[in-house]
Amino acid sequence: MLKPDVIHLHNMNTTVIPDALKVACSNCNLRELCMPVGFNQDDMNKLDEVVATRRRVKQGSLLFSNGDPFSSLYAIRTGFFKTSVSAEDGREQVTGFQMAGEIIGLDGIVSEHHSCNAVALEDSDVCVMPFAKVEDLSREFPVLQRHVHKIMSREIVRENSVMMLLGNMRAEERLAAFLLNLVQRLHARGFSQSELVLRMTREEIGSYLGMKLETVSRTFSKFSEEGIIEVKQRYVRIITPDALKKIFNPQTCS
Amino acid sequence: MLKPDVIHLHNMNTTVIPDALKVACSNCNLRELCMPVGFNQDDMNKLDEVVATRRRVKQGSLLFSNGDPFSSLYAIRTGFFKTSVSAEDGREQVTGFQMAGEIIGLDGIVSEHHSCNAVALEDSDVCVMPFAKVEDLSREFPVLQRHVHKIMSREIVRENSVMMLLGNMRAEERLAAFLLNLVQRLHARGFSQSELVLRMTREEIGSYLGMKLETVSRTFSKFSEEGIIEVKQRYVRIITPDALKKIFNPQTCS
DNA sequence: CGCGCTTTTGAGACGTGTCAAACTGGGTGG
DNA sequence: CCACCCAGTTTGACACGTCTCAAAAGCGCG
Repeated sequence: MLKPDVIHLHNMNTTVIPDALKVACSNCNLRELCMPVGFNQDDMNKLDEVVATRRRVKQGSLLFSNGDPFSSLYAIRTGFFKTSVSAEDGREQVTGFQMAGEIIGLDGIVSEHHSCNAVALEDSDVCVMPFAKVEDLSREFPVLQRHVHKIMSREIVRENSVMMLLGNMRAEERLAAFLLNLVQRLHARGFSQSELVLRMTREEIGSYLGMKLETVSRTFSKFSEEGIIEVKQRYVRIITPDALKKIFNPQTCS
Repeated sequence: MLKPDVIHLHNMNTTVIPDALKVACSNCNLRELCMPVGFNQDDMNKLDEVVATRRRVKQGSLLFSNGDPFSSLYAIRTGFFKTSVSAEDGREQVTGFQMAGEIIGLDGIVSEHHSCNAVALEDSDVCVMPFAKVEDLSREFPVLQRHVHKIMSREIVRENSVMMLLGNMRAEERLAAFLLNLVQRLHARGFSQSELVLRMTREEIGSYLGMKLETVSRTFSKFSEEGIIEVKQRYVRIITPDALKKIFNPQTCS
């Protein structure tokens, strides 16, 4: 009953969700996160067309990968992803971690092929938004058009600050910034602003922050010894947020 | 005769160019670089509306800076820019170098304010494209809409590879990649693929590549001693491009 | 319950940063 | 027109942070 005619895409870990299970944007509780505001009900109903299907992605499996033809953007409904690029010699760079309400796949627009990999770090559920449809509706609804532009601009600005992290900051500053960013985003989604469970390994954190997994671990331990955080494997509790902010930004936080 | 009623904006180094000097996109020789292809003449004439004005930016002066209200994108007609972000404590990270035909200002869309600084590294000339007009015409011309999306996506992809550089590569690899990227872009604009004159200082290169100016200088010297390049201050000649490619990517290039 | 992946911790190596000094070249003013 | 000045560059010696290699411990999954 729950899986009547599930169509298999790409691999066994990614399945299309049948119509009966589809949830419209108009009453999705993530709406304010991934959809523009200022629509009346009629508009919203038309906008629901953007989301053609939903797709489940099992932990550890790929939503898309480098070289895949680009067709859609993906809005994360539930779950957690990492995106990464890889050099020809196999070195991998994590370019971001994405959670519910965030959009992935923008990298594919320019060349019609994805240039990065998106891996689910936990069982996830995404809304598939065919980009052709996004563009069609963007022409009809200026507020959607503006929304799409803002999402792309936000990604550019985010990457600018990652460049600042990677180019100018030391290990402690990077990890402090990383933790603060993560809890801030989780808090915006209704989670605690002091506790979190990391969905990624030390190695993935290190790849994102441009440091080795051992250095990530050591820096966690250092913060822990200083009483700034409590760490137990993937679980992290931020005891003194101000201390973290001070490490991240020595200037402002007194 | 050449400056009848020049209006001063922002500061004395940035001037609006009078109508008489305006050059339409339709016969701009950079068209294939910053405008979409596949337009008929009528469309092109309408598209010329995008470029409201042009603006001169003197070497060393700002086109826009962090916090400025966002209103327009800028297409570089002539000249050379750097963009950078700065932390509260004053540390600066160069986020890119832009040359003729490239678009800057995308960072401002998301918050209606610019989040980075754009400085001319030589006397430059940009086309001012009010973003509201870009959006209006994008709704009318799908090919322009697609073009705008591709420009933003391209920037995201570029920043992904900078993250790879900063996160995973050593000084020599970074500088090799930087030089190869620069000559490749210059060559696409009709310049030599082996000679170039750097428009930026060692410090600015270092900021972009996440290394100190002394390390940049030493790495230049090392390449020079190895006979890979010839360096004389800002002038660089690439003697053995393959050696550079091999440094950048140990794997592929035999 | 045990295997394997992840994490932690240690010791030493190495690359890049830091500080300092000398050199170069272009621009400016006498 | 030359000398000076200064920003930018080069080079050296040393310090320091992070990486590398290694081993042990912790935890989750089958």
